[in-house]
Amino acid sequence: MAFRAFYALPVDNFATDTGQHTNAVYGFTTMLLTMIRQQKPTHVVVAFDLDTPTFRSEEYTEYKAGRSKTPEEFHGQINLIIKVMEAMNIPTVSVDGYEADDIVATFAALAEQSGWDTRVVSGDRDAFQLITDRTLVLYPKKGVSDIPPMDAAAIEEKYGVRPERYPDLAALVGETADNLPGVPGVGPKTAAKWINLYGTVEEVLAHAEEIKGKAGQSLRDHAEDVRRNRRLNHLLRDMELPVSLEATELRHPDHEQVEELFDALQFNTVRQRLFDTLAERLGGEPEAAPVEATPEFTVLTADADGATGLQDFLAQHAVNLMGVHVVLDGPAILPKRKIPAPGDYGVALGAALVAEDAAVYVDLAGGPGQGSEGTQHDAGPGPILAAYLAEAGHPKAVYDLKAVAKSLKATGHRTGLGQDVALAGVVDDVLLSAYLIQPDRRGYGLDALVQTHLQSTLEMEADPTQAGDQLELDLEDPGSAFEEALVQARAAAGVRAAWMVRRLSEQFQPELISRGAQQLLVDLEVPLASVMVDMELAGIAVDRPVLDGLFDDFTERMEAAQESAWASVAEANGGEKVNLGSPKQLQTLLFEKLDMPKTRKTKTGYSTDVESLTDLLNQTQHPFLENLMLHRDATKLRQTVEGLRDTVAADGRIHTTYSQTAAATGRLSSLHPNLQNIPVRTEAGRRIRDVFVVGAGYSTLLTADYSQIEMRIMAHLSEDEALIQAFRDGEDLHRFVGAQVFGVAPEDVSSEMRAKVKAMSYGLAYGLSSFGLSKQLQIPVDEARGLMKGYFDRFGAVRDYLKEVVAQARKDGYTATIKGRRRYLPDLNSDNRQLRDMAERAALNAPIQGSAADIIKQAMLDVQLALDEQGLGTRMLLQVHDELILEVPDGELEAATAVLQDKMGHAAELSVPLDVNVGAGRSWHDAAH
DNA sequence: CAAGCAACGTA
DNA sequence: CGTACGTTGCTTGA
Repeated sequence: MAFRAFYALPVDNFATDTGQHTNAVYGFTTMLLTMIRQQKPTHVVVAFDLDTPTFRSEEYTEYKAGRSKTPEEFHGQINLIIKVMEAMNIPTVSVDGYEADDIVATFAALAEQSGWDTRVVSGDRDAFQLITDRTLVLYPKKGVSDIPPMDAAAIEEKYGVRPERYPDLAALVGETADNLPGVPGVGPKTAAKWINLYGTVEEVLAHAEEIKGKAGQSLRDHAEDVRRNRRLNHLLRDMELPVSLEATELRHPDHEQVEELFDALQFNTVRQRLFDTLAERLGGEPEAAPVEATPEFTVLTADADGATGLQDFLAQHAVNLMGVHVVLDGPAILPKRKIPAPGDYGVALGAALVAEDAAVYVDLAGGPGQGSEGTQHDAGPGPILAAYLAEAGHPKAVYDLKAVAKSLKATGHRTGLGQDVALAGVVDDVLLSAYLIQPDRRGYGLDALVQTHLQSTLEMEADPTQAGDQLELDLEDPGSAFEEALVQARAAAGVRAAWMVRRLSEQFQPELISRGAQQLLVDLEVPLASVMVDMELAGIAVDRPVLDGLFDDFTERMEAAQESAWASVAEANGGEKVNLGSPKQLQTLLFEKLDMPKTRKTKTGYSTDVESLTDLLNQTQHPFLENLMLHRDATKLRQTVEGLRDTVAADGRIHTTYSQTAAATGRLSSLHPNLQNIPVRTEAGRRIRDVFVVGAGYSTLLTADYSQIEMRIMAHLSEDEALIQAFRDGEDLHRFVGAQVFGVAPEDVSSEMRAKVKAMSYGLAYGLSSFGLSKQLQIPVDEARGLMKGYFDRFGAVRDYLKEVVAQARKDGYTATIKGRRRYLPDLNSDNRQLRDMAERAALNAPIQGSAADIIKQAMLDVQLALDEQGLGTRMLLQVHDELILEVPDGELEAATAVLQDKMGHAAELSVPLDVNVGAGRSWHDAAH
């Protein structure tokens, strides 16, 4: 059926963007769903052939020989179908030495014995022998959409024999698909006549002498072929099966698994059909998984009564691992806005503490008499809780330390916890440990982690909306009852979260230890989260008037370019004003109306990116292209400026949020706004860097960046003597490499040679091909190949290292950085070439980019520590992968510079020095120059 | 109206 | 047919 689907659906229309073809998967899945909808089965099982020899091929080596090779595009699709079946909870069966048809036949026999009705869906006519009153065969006529049920009458009408005699007929006629030649000159009509005359094929052979003419002679000549055919087309009906009939009962699908798999397959419509079909068959929603119990808990209010309770609880449990969940009244209740404005940090409403078998919830917000205006709490659990949270000796597991610490710090005065709420003793942040274990997930929401790692749910109610309805009803009640219900609901949710956090931590710890990532968590990522809290809260000052001026300037440029662009095609376009931001309208204009040569193909047409436009400009000299590119530049800059303007907080500063779990290599990423992609390469772009300025109370910005850190890591990891020596001698790396590759003296390396070598050196760390290098440098492929050969001839250890890193990753399944940060790359063993190649390039890059990330993260910790120890007021503001930006008060420039040089320069022990450039200035732009 | 796509900024 | 990201506006399709 998978093959049928493969040939029925155009393979080109079904592929993921990684190049995995999916037409057979799609066809098979939709066919199965149609069957379930039409036939309404109670039980479903799917059988697969294996690639291994069967008893049929053992007996007859020519069995199924001469079949054309499985098409490349079919590869991997069977495995995907099996995954779909797993996600649907439909058992799949294959048995070594047997064919899928034998398995199906045996199931049909078992079902028959149990008095069940059965439908066999098969593209193999041999299945007709299974037909009885209770068992019908669904045999596809055309593709997989037209599959009429065949009963005994249908077989008789079509072939002229009863279904149980069909294999006799097939034995006489032969089966081309199985490479089973029949009796020459005997077709279905003759065969049916004989069978109806004599009974079985054996009887026909026994009476062979009686049959006259050419056909009779032919039968006698090929009697052995016929007997063999009959033996081979007989389906086994008494196999030992690994799955019982009862176990094939149709069940609800594994929702998560289906979502994940169909995301990967990029099936979007079929997903809903699947859920609908199964819900329709099985009636309503899947029975909710038994919701795991959460320990009983006490709600402690923020008064003296609560203090005793908390003290008792802590006396008993504080020394053991505690799941701590601070319930934040955060962005969730803000008006529907994607990005919480700076200052909207969630207010801590309460804290749930869960020990092994006991739990408390400390209410920090509500409670009678406290009011909800955010007034200060009196002494009560406040100081006790604060002391517990700040005690480094009391081990805690939390979720998202950065968010919690940030909120406590920003809003501490409203929680009754005092101005300075420290959170210490955090031995695990399950957000971070989940990331270290699986750095390439999409989301790390606590609910998702509970789902994947604990196979449970965070939500206690089967239907989360019900809890809300309940509360709304209570709104009718007098205030205090409502408040109480609210606190109870919050407490229950908080305790459950804290419980899950604790369980996740218990599960993650051994895993981290076994892969040697414990240090990475405790000594690097967790402390880094606290450092980032201060960076995010600090933000960076911007010169608002200059920012506004830039916006106006870029707007003018944009409008001017737009007018010129429109004017330059007014004739060709009949005065129509194309939307210059619409690739689709641009395509119509460029390739249809102006009939320009076609560029690179994209999914939706022809590319209009800068590279393509530059090519077109060289070929056509059309002024529109120039104006279009000017417009692109101006709008991009304008957008960047606008985005920055929108995020300036009331304090006149921009507070980015770093994500510590976004990049699979270990890097940070920056959000809302992204301050890691502020322009720098063009003059206009650098003007934007000039609006990031030193803030009030500070005298200068200071930037420090690593020079060529990735190449240094490459030198270290590859142990290439020549490269290492170059770095030790403090050579201009690209000049040095250029001299080696081109065989000239370093001073004779032209700027052109240097540029080529620089592109190549960096490209190598990303898995650049000679094709890619030739395109990038606009040189012939042969020349690019020559360059690379020259490089590897001189730096052989680099080549060996790059080879080795992929080989090792293929063996281990993962790559590792200098600090042991792993990235798993299962696609290294994919049989899809595109996926495999992508995984190989990722394997080349991950140790290098990831080690650089390790190093700067370590440097950030060391810098912070040194600043603290020296009592300096200098503070870190931003990190841009290999660069730190700090703000320095009067009189600290020298000391801060020394700290950066020292701590960044010694963040790792490599076989080459880490070179750090430091600069100071009033703006980011000035500091970097 | 959300999701996908093309485009483009950084290291 | 070099890696890693985030944001944007337009288009598409549910």
